[in-house]
Amino acid sequence: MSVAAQSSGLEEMFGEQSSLNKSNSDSRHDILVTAANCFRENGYSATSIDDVAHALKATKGMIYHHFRSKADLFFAVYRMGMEINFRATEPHAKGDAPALLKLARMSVAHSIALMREQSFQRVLAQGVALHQQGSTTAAQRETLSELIDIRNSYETLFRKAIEAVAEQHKIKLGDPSIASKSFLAVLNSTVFWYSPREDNQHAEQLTIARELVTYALRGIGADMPEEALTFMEQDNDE
Amino acid sequence: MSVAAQSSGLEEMFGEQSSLNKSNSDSRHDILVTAANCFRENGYSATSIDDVAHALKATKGMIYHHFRSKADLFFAVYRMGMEINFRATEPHAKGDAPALLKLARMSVAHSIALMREQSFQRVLAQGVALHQQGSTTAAQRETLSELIDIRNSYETLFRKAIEAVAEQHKIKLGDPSIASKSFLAVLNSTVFWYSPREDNQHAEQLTIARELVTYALRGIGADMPEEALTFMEQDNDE
DNA sequence: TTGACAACATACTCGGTAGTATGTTCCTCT
DNA sequence: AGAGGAACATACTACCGAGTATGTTGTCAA
Repeated sequence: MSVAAQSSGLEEMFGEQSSLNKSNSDSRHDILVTAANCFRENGYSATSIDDVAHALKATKGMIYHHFRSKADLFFAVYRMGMEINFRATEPHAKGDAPALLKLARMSVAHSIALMREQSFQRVLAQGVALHQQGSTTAAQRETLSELIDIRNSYETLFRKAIEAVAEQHKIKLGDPSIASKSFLAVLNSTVFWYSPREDNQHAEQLTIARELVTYALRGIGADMPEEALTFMEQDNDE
Repeated sequence: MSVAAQSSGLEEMFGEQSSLNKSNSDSRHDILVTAANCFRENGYSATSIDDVAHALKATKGMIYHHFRSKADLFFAVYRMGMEINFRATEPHAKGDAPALLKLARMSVAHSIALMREQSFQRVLAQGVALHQQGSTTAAQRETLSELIDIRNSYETLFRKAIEAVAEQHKIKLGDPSIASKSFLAVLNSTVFWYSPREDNQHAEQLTIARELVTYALRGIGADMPEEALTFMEQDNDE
């Protein structure tokens, strides 16, 4: 991981034991990954705890040992999804690159993280849906609101970047809120139609990301800076 | 309804007794509307037939008298959602207006229909999700595939229009498939964040539609033709 | 008048599921 | 060594919800 610990406020947001930190508790992490897949494939309420347990070749008791309730498990998966996004995007938002290049890099990173971690991203969408419904208990409702806040602050990251570009390039945006929502809608659209092919995933994902970001940027009246793609080459995990 | 019966292939697609045809069976129509709301608020699997019945101030038996199963009900709602979209959009696709104006009008009409009939549109999104999962029986799977086909043919309507614009205005699209997916993603994004205000819905919706279509068109490198908005003024139901 | 059928309402079955209560195993610390 | 607890597995409860079976009411036709 190239952009490791630069103390960027992520710890405050997600707590000491990051979900990405596999060291402390392997099985908790395994549950999260498996649950994310189940939620993606069947949706929250159509997924039973037993389903997750079975996919893990474990039992219900094991899951309830790590999570208080099904909702709790869902929230944890949601958190991890958001954390993935932040870790991918935030470093680019903090650099001192020109506004347009910054936005483009954020977008590419976001787009690729989205395709790499499909399961978690789909859970995020369900989280919003769950929030619009009524979640049962008061505590759950509070937790959900907190999660939505995290999501909103993520969107704000993009909106700020977009407005910076608009200002610097003297573009008028109409309603900046709608512009940024459209912008993210384009980047997020892969959730609905992309599924990874075996062949050359990384190359394919880069191509798609390039197209999407080009489109999204043109939507706000800016042109894709080609340097935005060069940074992606080094950090391949596994 | 200004663009009534011009025999545009809709009858073949949705059968003789259109879901929009309230004459024959009022209660069936009522069920569809209520079910759409329930599905929107709680999602498919979290909505029970009893929920729908209760919202209708009727009983479970009444619903099962009109629909064989919960899945059947869902499919019917889905169909009606698609029909709403087709009826709103297809007339504009058939005119002999210039390509860009045609696309713009289709987009505005689609966008506004989306905001007016929120409940049904959210069901459409769930339909795609359900399709990606495994639906239980073979018959259901077949029906779902058929519905997805309808949806695809709707998307094709837009893709054709987009490609026509690209050709006529000598725009190069990169991957046309991704471009049209992004295009629709922008138009459809309201599903996730728009909820109607009491005040002046129609004006508000027009404003939003205008912003969205402007963004979407710029994404493919085209400019919003202002005449595209003028047609919307007459046909206000109720 | 009656009988047949549509349009529901009521009452019930039965499988699935969240959550709990209670083992069992193993590891660690003293 | 053994006491205690973490990390599970097993067994059970209680409820909910889809689907069904059967009752009731109105209506229309012969």
